[in-house]
Amino acid sequence: MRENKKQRIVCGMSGGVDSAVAAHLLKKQGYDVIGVFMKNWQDDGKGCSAAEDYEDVKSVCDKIDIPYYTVNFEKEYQQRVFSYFLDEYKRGRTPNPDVLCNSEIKFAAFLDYVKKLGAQKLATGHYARTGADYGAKLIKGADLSKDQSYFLCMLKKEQIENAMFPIGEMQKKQVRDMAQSLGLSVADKKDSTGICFIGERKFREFLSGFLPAQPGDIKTPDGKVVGTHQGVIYYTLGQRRGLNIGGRKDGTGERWFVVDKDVKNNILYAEQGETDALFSKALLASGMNYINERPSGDFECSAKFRYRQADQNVRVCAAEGGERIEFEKRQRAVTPGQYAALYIGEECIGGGVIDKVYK
RNA sequence: UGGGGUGUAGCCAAGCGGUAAGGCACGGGACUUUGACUCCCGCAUGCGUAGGUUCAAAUCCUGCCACCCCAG
Repeated sequence: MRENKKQRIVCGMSGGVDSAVAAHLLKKQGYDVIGVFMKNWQDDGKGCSAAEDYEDVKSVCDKIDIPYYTVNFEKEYQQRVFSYFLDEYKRGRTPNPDVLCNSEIKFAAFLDYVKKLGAQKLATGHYARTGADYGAKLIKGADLSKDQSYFLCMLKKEQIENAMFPIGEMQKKQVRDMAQSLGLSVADKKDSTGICFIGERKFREFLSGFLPAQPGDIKTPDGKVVGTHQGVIYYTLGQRRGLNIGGRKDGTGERWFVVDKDVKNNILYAEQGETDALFSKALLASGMNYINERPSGDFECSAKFRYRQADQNVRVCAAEGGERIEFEKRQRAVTPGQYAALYIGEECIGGGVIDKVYK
């Protein structure tokens, strides 16, 4: 029997290397660690099956000798993430379900469950840092090429205070090496991609199963019809593939990209080459979240408009309906529905939903 | 049925007697916890069709077919 004075920590286990090593580190540090696997999506046999991931979780937990459970938040995921996801697509926007999944499921419904298990904190395998030297701040992962703070930018201070990111100081390679030396079966498992809990899908096909749409014209901004789309909502700004526009006599031979969407009239606008229409100079963010205090007045900081993007210098100004974020350099394909995460140095100070984009 | 022009992969398009460039699209892969972008690889035993000339033809010659333009 171990002394039960040890702090209890629940580690969210996905079946991947990162959470496996995170759990091991906690165990090694002397915590009373419990591994919990979340099942949030009823898969149809297509994407990678949750069953296989759970097998990996069992294998890992047995190996590092911690108890494990599984919980099901399908209903919550459906109500708090997926329905919003579909609503946004209906509006012609491009939502980011994974950011929402963190603030609404992992660090909300799941965190509540974790507390009920008598755990002090919830640990995950995110490449991010908090606690200890950082206090209630969200700091980028030490491995900047894997930094996942972007996905956590909408967490509230209370959520951050209840989080632990054990591998946040590590490089991805170190994580894999450690998994290897521990003899974990998932040491070489490929990183998962695609929507969290749902997995990689042929996107248009996947979406059309929930949101049928009608084909329509693809036009140039000046009104010339250059092709046919399968439904404007299936495309996102800056997208190239799937347009099916081949060489034309009046073309330049360059690639075509989506530059605008008109959901009401079912028209997709595309232009050839990296034109001005793809770039914007500012955006309006709504539903702003500041993990701690918002810097006062207008302020300068850096931002990311998508995961793994290099920091971009911006100026944040209070505006009607949210914050107006002006870019130092024009940005390519900033898209409504996505998130703008704000940073000051290594610290992610918060974020907001991109509501409007100014060209 | 008078004159002229054009027919090369799904599309655009090089080639002009020496054994099928390139781009776009598409497919696959890499990258990636959203959607995208990007990168890499693949993609015409055959050049409207049937013959002929030649050691050798998409390239020259002839017939036929199709489409386009101008004359009607």
